[in-house]
Amino acid sequence: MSPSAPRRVTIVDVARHAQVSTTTVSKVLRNAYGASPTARAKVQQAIAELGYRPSAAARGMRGQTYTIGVVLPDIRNPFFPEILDGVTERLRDTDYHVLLGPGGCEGEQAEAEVTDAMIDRGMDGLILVAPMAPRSRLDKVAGIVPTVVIGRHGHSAVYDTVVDDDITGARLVVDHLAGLGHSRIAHIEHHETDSARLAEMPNAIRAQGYRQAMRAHGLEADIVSTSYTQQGGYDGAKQLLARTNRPTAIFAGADIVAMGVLQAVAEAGLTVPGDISVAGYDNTTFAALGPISLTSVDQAGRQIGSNAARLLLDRIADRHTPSAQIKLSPTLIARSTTAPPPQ
Amino acid sequence: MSPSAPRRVTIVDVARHAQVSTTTVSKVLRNAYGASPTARAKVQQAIAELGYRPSAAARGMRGQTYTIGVVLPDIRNPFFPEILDGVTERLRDTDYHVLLGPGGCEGEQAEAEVTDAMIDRGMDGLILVAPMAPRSRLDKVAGIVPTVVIGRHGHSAVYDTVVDDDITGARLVVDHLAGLGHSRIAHIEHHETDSARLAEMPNAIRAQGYRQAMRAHGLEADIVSTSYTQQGGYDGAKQLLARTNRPTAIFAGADIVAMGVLQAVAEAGLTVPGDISVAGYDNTTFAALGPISLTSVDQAGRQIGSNAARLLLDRIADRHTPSAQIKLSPTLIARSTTAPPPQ
DNA sequence: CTGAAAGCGCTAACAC
DNA sequence: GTGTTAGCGCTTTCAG
Repeated sequence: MSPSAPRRVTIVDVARHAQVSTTTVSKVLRNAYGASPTARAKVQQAIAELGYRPSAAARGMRGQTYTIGVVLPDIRNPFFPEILDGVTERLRDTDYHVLLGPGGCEGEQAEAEVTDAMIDRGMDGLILVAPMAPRSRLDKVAGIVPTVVIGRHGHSAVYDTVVDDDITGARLVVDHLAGLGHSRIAHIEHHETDSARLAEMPNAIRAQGYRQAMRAHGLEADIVSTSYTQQGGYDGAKQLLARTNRPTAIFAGADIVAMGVLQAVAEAGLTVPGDISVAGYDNTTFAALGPISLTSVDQAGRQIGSNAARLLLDRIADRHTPSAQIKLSPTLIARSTTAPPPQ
Repeated sequence: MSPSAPRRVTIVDVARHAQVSTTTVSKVLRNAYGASPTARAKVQQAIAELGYRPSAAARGMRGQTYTIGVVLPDIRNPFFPEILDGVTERLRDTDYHVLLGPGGCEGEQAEAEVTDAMIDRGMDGLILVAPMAPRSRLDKVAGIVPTVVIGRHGHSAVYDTVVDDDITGARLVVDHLAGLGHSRIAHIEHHETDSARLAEMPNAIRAQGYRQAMRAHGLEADIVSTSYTQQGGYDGAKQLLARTNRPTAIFAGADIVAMGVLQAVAEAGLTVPGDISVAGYDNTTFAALGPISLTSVDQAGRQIGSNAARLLLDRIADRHTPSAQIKLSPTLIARSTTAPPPQ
């Protein structure tokens, strides 16, 4: 290849090659009204022959970049790829492309930087997955660029939301475990410091659903607050297992947390589900792995993603669409980490 | 918030507010030579007061976007986030931001689309992780934008590479197993159809390393070709276990493959490592999980990523830097899926 | 239905 | 050391 890149093919080259004006080329590119079939065909051919590709930067200066930004909180959580699949699938036959922010789960600050970077880069729309930003910040972002927020309960006039019914999800787990005969069912939650987020974050809602369900069964809630990470699950389980009257079942707020729990249980010389039952949340790919086979709550990540993408496209098409909230129902996938408690 | 976004603050606003020219503002933004400390301070203050953020689109039209694109083959493989961490860490204190392509592991076609989308969006540099594109394609991409390729063996004059020494990695596993007393050590590889890729893809190199190491120990190689997926591991193990004289150890070419192997072994009513030892490759997060505890080869993903980012920055600074190849040494992490063979 | 031309926000010559 | 200005490639009025 030549050492210095050859000049990019531009719309002008295409116009000249097709013997039409740049306006016509632009119209063809955007499927806009006002180009004759003949002109359209000539342009298509010129584009193919020259291998023309529109510059997103130039387009961005006039408004659209045909790019959707997705901000994930933590690439390691295997639940998020599911959402992403739903998004890309829904966007497949459109002119839009998806770009991901590296998330990095390094807190609000990092999340804000990534979001800003995406705005600076002219994203046509943003999908924020379980963001930790405060409401005011979300409203501000949504005021700048069409936004769909996944996983935050609570309504907004400026952005759409897609959430899983975490109250129901938590209840499914408690019902399942109680149905197996457990009464000492503990829950490991992600510790929430911010009181404003308390009402919106999925982790908080799950804990709330757990409490409600335990009460409904006449059982006493037992919550350990750590974080939605493997380490958090490990630490939480250590605490629970050290109790004199330890629980017979642990409901981890996320599969990744359950992984840490399983590890702590194994280290304690206990067996699952013989000595203790463990359930997760998210039904991630590794929940299904043979040697793990974790009972979990399935959130239908693909559908979450595909709904979010759909809402976003609507909002991009018309920014004044009234905001929508979609709530999806989870299902329980019982596998082999849950069983009746030991006698 | 106002329903329609307020006009963005531009460099002109900053210049007016700071009582300087746009040139000066631009220079300050780029830390370029030729702005007095006084002017610099005034501009900094104006930027802060107005909340100015440069438009990447406009910058893109003049060359730089301060954006690095990373193309991952499969977001689900927990090895890749490690690489990403290394990249972002190395880029932390620069003006660059990282954006990820959604990969989608849907083959060469999808990979090409993502790469093209990134080029169209004016990425300043690209990091391609274990791409499946043919050499000609990689050369072409690298001819357009500075590129670093991770995981492909084989040199190129136009792009830099960072690879793990897969020959050594495979040898470590064979040495370990042979040292435990195994002699019937089988390997499950990812079947490679393309002869051109055969010499470059990590899977092929691992198989080659396995063969060499077996020969060195005076043992006979026994390879099953499936794919680097859980299903591939499951199928491969099924074949191996059906043999009359079945292997006492299986070296899976990737951790995800080992997961399938463990499942097949469990289904066959055999125990690990009592009846059969299993080793993986990549030392992914789930290899360390308590209930799995898989012996695996650690590739030092962070360092791979950080080296790739460094090379890329060098290449962006000077496109005519001679290309570099960095090879990192893997280490073996022995866990509880490997033990001496049954008597 | 088509074309000419203005201008999006920024950078980099070039003049002062 | 600082300011003026010409584009980068595209979209979008506005005339024809």
